[in-house]
This record gives sequence, C-alpha cells and structure tokens, in this order.
Amino acid sequence: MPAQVIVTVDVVLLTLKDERLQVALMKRPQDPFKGELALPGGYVHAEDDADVAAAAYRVLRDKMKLRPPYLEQLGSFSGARRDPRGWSISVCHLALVTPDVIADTHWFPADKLPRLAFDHASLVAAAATRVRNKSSYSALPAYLLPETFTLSELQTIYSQVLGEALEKSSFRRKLRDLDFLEEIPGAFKGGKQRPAQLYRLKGMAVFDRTI
Amino acid sequence: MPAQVIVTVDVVLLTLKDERLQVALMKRPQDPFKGELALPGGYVHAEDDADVAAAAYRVLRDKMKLRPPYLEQLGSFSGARRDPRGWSISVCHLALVTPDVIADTHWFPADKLPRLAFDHASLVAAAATRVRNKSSYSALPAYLLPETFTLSELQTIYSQVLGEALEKSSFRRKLRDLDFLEEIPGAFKGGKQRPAQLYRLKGMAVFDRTI
DNA sequence: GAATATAGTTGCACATTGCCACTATTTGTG
DNA sequence: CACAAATAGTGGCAATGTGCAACTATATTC
Repeated sequence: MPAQVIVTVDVVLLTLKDERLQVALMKRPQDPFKGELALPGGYVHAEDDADVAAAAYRVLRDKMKLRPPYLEQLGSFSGARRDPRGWSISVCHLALVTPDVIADTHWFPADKLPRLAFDHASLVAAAATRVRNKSSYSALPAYLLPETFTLSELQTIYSQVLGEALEKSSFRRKLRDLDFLEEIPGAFKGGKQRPAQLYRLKGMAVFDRTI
Repeated sequence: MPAQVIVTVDVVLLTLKDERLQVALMKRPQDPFKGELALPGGYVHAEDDADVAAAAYRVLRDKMKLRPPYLEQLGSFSGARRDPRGWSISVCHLALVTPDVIADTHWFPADKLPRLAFDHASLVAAAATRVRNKSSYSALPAYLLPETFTLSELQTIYSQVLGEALEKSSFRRKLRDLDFLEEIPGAFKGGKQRPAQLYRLKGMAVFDRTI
C-alpha cells in the first residue's frame, strides 16, 4: 500500500478585462496559506465526482457560482513540497468566461500577479501561455465573448490575447478558411454607425493539438 | 477528509519499428486484469518520487530497464470505473526511445492494438495523436533515432510518423528555418554511396505549444 | 572510367499572407 | 437633404513562403 497522496483540482479561471488576461483569485479561508490569494480549488470527491473535470466544474459552481462555456485540463502539478500538508497532486484546469457574467469576483492581471499560495503562480503562467499559443490556431478567444459577437469585436479580443495588432483583411480571410464561425441570419449589432453582422461559434470550434 | 483516491502513473512508451509507431506493453503479473496486456505503470510513491515525472522514470527503470531520452506528461485520466479497485487517477506520460536499445520488450502497433487492461487503449490513442500533431512543428521524431543521424534518416522517420511523403528540399529548408539541428563537423555516415553529414539535436529542441 | 545510387543544392511556378486602398451603410450636423 | 464622420466589409497587389523538379556532388562497383 502506497503512502497517502493529497489529490486536488485547481482552476485557472481567465477572462479579458481592461484589455488583458485576468485570473480569478480567492482569499483562502483556512490553513494552509490562510488569508493568502489562491486559485479556486479543492479536494477531489471520489463519492461525487465522475472524474477530475467534474470536480473542476463542481469547484466553480460552489465557489464562483458559474459554469464556464470552456474548460480543459491543463496538466498535473505534483510533489512533496508544494503543499505543506504532504505529498500532493493538483490536476490544474483552464476555464474561460466573459467578464460581465461575474461582477463580484476579484480579478488580477495574469501577467502581474500578487503573491499566491502553493505553486499557483506557475499554474497561472502555464494557463496564460496555453491560451496565447492555442489562440493562434483556434477559436479559443471566442469564449471570452458573449455567445454572439461581431467580427470586429472578435478581432479586438484576439489582438488583446495575442498582444499584437492584427490586419482586418487577413484576420477575416483566416476566419473564413478555418470555418468555425456561422453567420446569424438577419442579426446585426448597431452602434452609431453601420451595423455589423453577428456571428456565433459552430460546434467543435476548438481543435486540440495536444491530446 | 476526502475518500481514498488511487494515484498511479502510466507510460506510453513509443518507438518506430517496421515503419510505424509501436507501443511497449506488458502482461500484468497480478490482479486487477491479471494476465492481460497493459502499459507499464504503478503507484506513485510519495516517499521516493519527487513528482509524477520522477515516478514515470522510476517505472521505466524498474519495469523496462531504460531511461528514455524524451518524456512528457500527456494528461490525467480519472474516474470511478477505470480501475475496479476504486476511484483512481492515472497521470499518463509519453516517452520515446530508439527501437534498437531494447530488444527484449514486446512492441505492438499503436494503431492496431490488442485488448488492453483499464482504459489503456484510450491513453495509447491520445499519445499517438499527440506525437503526430507535435511532429508537424517540432523536433520530436528525432528522439526516435540515435543521438546522431543523417538528414535522410530523419526525413524517413518524420514521414513514417506523419504518414505522408515529404519533399526532400522543402523538408531541409524547414529544418534550416526551425534551426534545432547542429552539424557535427567532420562526421559522416558512409553507406555504399556518397557519405551523409551527421547531425544532432541542439538543446531545447522540442517546443511545447501547450503548457 | 562509366554506371549507379544516394547526398545535397538551385531555380521557378504557385499558393499564402501582409498591406493598403476602396466601397458600403449607418448616424449626426448644417 | 446633402455631406461629413465613423465603422463594416471587400478587392487587389506585392512580398513572402511552399511544392516540385531538375540539377550538381561524391561515394562504390565493375
């Protein structure tokens, strides 16, 4: 029989606010690291959770009162030293939401973090890197927007995630080629100028290059 | 206190043999699934293992007598039903080796698997997909060759992993651009014709697009 | 020394991308 | 009611990248 291992899930919940990626952090209500900032997370409940993804959804439901439109497994972080209670493994997940859904959570810039509990700073860094990389070949950033959006809005989001200016014409051509959007017939978003066509994601819009 | 979770590592050890990806499988010496084919794996030893990667290396050392030149974490597979002993999580790793190093292991085509224990068929499928995807933009297949190799040998390997013919000229141009090889000055491999320049990987030759 | 087999390079047609100018449709203003 | 302003959306072309094939280079064999 092997010695006891602590099994947890943590979630890097990201959104785009003030033109940059921000992560949801909570003050830990109890030891270890009581009072310090940490990712939402918790033990895996073998009785309740179908798998670790279900545990991640449960944590978000209980602690953040939301169900994200996008969630994927990022990887497992393990070792004797990352949790003072003992040898632990955290299966880290990455989730994306729109910023408007949740007004009452505390957001922090993913690239300018305060001191975090455990090894959570590494998990946030890994998640931000993953989002940026995956954004260059997938529809991932669309999950940072409401379900319907204009191409200009989408371009702005991509540009902020990738941290670089994007050409309108090339961007739209690429979207056409990749073919993961669908036009919503007759739906437009009118600002004070010419109204823009609304789009939404087709099913299966995020390709997984890794697993 | 949460209910007990079984924490294991499994390794999808891949090589290229008979022009296709093959995976190392072992007959399980004990229950569960006694006598059936399975991936090399085992419990995480909290006393000995620095982290799950160390556990994966230990498993390969103990069960396969080797240390692979390449190993990465693939992902965690979890749930109540995958192991009859109870709710379990397996942190699956992917490792690559040259086929010649290990003559006494049993290899099976990754795309034509026999019946496997646990959910190991899914793990092998995930690993094979990852290797193929990652091969299109990284030096990964080079780990399926000895430390030094010719460009023609490398091209053959890439072509077999990707399952498609590759143009010699375009292939070499891409290698030059990506710049992860270094020429070994004065080292040639002579067949019965013109000898070929030998190369080896520079450090950090595999980019991780994901973590 | 000519045939042959593999290593390695060069040049060009074709496809893809980045860039910029153009048209289209709305609101606001005299 | 014309026209300026602002954003949406398209089209065309130069520059860059890729696929393909012919070419040169260097070894062995007979």
